[in-house]
Amino acid sequence: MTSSVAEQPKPDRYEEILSAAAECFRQQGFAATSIDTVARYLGSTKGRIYHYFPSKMDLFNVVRDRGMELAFEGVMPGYQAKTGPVERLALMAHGHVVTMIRYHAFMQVLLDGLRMRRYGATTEFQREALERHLAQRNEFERMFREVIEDGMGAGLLREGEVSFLVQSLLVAINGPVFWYVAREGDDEDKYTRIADEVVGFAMSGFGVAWTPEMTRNLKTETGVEV
Amino acid sequence: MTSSVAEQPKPDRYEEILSAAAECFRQQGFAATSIDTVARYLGSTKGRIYHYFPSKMDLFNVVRDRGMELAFEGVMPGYQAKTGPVERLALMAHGHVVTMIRYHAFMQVLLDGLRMRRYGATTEFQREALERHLAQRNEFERMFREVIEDGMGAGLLREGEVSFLVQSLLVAINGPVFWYVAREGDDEDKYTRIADEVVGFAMSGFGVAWTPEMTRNLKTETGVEV
DNA sequence: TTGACAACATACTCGGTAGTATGTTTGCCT
DNA sequence: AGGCAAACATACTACCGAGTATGTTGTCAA
Repeated sequence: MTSSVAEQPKPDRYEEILSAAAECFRQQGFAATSIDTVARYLGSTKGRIYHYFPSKMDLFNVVRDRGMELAFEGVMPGYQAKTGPVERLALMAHGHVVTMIRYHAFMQVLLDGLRMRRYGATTEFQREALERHLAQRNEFERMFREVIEDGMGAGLLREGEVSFLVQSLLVAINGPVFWYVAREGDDEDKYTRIADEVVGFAMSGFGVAWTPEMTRNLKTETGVEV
Repeated sequence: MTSSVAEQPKPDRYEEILSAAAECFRQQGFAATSIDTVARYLGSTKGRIYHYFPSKMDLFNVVRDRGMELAFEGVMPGYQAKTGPVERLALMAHGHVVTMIRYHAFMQVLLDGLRMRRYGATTEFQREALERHLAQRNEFERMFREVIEDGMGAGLLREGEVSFLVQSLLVAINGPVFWYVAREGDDEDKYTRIADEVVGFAMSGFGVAWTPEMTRNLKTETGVEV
């Protein structure tokens, strides 16, 4: 290693740019955001950004990739928990809502990007990235669908047209991305309380009465950390 | 009147352009859609569009205005129905879902536009339009909140943090705009079935078991047409 | 001390786009 | 028949923004 102080003045430009881009894309959308916009946000010029990212599209894709990673990290603990389908569903939903709020910018950009499917992706590279994201989105949906079908099969969840119910659940737990606005003093505790409320609504939508305490107990039992 | 055939070749260019714009804005978003794009979609040139609309922003605003009108039309019958809060809520939700699917393009553009609040609206005209839309959105939310609070006060709806519950309900019934994709042969009947399912989920989220038949009966009783 | 390279900033190119200015056609009125 | 205006199309301008080419500075290694 070079020196102990050498690690301090290295603010990881790459991550810095990534976060700035996520915030700009979130505020104005992909098309309306110029590279210069992101540069201004950083207090720098285009040179810096193009030094780390080959193109605007590439930068966008990396933001979305990061968003996808975070989304999966949010639901995985619940998905892999060794309990019943109802409990797993609640844990997955709760983890997802917290993720949506905590990584607000990345998640909003991610959802925005998924709606770009109709956008005529010109180059084959773009198309490849698009296909990959859609495949991951489908896998994400599949995980929820699987747990929900398990629950219905066991008679624990309200019956209904599964495809529509899955979508309704997903938009509900994606919801905070659309309506949550960061307030001064909002901390992880606040995130949890919002998640409790949203999960309560979503689980109730499946005919299950679910309380915040049940989430809390489950987390200590199964060792799932937020 | 001039002649009987004279009404045939007057396809109401204004409405034609409006629908085309809604569809283009929906597919690519406001920023990524050029006036030439809309013109190509119409099989014409910019000349036509600028003959009817002074600017791109104005065209966008008219699309959003129309979307707002349709949204209010969708929920008003339920809101004004002379029944209990639970029934009114169900009718409002049902009407809204059907509206979201039926006027898919307009509604998606509307929701997109509402997220542009952070976008630095340059001219005072734009800002005025923006404020107007936000006010209408708030009024829309208020109507739902009012009915929900009525229902909770009467002990008919599950208790909870109202603000979060309202938002959760709204994203759920807005949901189809995000996940519904038009299929060959989808008709009003299909719309109704989707709405039944979504409303079932949403009402269940408030702890109310709600069936499609209840919606059907209510509509004949109160004379609410779809 | 002198390359050499990372890490940018600056200056430029070039295609796309909003908006405008100016034809051109087609009824319609008189 | 001739004028006029609606309803466009065409041609043009001015600017913005993605990407590139080139300049500048600091740092480290030999």
